Amino acid sequence: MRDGLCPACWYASTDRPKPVRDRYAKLARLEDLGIEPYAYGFDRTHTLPEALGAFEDDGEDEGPQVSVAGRLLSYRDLGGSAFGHLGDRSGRLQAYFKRDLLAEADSDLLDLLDLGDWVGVMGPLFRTRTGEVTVRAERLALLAKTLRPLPFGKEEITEEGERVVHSGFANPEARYRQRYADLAVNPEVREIFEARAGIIRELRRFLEDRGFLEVETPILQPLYGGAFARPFTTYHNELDSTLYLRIADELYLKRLIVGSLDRVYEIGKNFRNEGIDRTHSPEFTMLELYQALTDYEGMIELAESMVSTAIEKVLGVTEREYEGTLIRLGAPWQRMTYREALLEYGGIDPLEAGLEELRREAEASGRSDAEDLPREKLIDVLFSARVEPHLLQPTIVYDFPIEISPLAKPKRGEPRLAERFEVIAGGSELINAFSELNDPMDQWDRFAAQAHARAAGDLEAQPLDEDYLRALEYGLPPTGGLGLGVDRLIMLATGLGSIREVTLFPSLRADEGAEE
RNA sequence: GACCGGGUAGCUCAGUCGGUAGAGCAACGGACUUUUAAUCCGUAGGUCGUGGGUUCGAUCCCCACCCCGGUCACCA
Repeated sequence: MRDGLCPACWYASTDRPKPVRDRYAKLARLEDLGIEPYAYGFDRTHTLPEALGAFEDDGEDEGPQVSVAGRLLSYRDLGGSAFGHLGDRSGRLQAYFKRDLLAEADSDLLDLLDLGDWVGVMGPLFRTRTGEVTVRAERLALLAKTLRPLPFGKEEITEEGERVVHSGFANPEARYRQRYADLAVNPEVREIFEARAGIIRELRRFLEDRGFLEVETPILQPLYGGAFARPFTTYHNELDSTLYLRIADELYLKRLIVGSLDRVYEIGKNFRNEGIDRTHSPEFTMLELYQALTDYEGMIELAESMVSTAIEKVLGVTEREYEGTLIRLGAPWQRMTYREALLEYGGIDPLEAGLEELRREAEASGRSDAEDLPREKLIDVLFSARVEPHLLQPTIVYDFPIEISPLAKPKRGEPRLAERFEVIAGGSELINAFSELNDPMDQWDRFAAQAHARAAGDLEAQPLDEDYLRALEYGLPPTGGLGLGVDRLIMLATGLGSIREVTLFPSLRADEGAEE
């Protein structure tokens, strides 16, 4: 550990890797030259892409004077001169360093630069013999010295114009644990998160345009609800009480509809204390929205429109190859009932199948505890195992069994079903929506059924929320509600098959004692 | 949680039928004033994930554990 009495023992320790020690040695040489390795700022006139754009091909050899900054991504020393590339958030620009043109101090600094260093370069733009727009350095500034080598690969632009990186930074564990290095070195990773931000921005814009109010509801909750999942549990010392990290926003947002905030949405993290895999993260981003005076049909229209609009605005298209299939996210999406889906892909009729048949089928699908599961759970298991993996194109599966939809209104004319739909895309659930149950007595009965299931050992059954029932007694207007898994939407939009790739700092086990 | 694969230099990897390890890139020294995977010459760099065991000897074989990836289970 870091010893406060002897920090030098840490940062200059002789058992650190040689490339690190070399760079610390350069600090001393910089000090001899009177060069401050960590600047306070820099007056930039152009970002790197702006500088590229500022060079006009008007036959003149020389473009405008610019002042640019970035990381040194590459360096080719030719003795009396050198070429290198600077990189910033969204681009790169070549710099040409000619000793004759530099002051002695800047020339000395050039000798002490390393890949990864943040530098500022001032000078005119010009076009090299090979045609690349380049800044000719007249002055050079060190903005931040890199003391640890960034894992740059070597970049090659093939004759076809393809960008190929040799020996890059590819180890997934290292990339996730050191996302800062991943982002610094892999521009395509930065693009993922630019796209992510863009899509979330467009989702917000869409909802704002439709009159939705963005709200924030509690993450620390005395009772959890709104989904079937096991929660994280924590404790508030002063209140002397157990609190749960929310598994969904639902019950709070619907309280707001009761409060006459008739269109609300929230984008935020939910937390579920369950397994981690390609499509599941213990903390993930959810968009939930509720709109008064509409129902699940209204939510279908909204979902199709919102998703295709946001994706189209950010990507320019609504299609993306995902796991080897071209996924078309543009509206309209195909529709089938829950029953049709189970019949077609699972060979099961959820309304007619007997308990024994369902148990047999669930066991055949690898569920070892089928003997202990109630009918509705078996059906749900079979839906997940047999239907979802087949639904690659966005598919609206509607009219769910009422037993697994405790917060949804019964379907008009068919009380065994709920007015609920899910959108399955890329083989996993993207959206869940329903006509919100607004009958307080019915809701009480549904909570009671959940309590029963809980008593029977179902850890995911929802606890009874008396305050929520009180709110319903004040009157929840007819309401449509929808939840969208934002991370999964980003996965589909970027074509990346792992939720970790679209999460800046994905959940990983603590890696204690693994320094260096 | 189960099974499979992996963990070797800063990065990407190879390798040792058991005799304490190599390459490319990065680094360091040198040459080169329009290069772009620059090139050329040279040098250095490793507790082979951790802990045990077997053995004269283990990075390699065995056991346990840790971490990552994949598949399954779990996850409306």
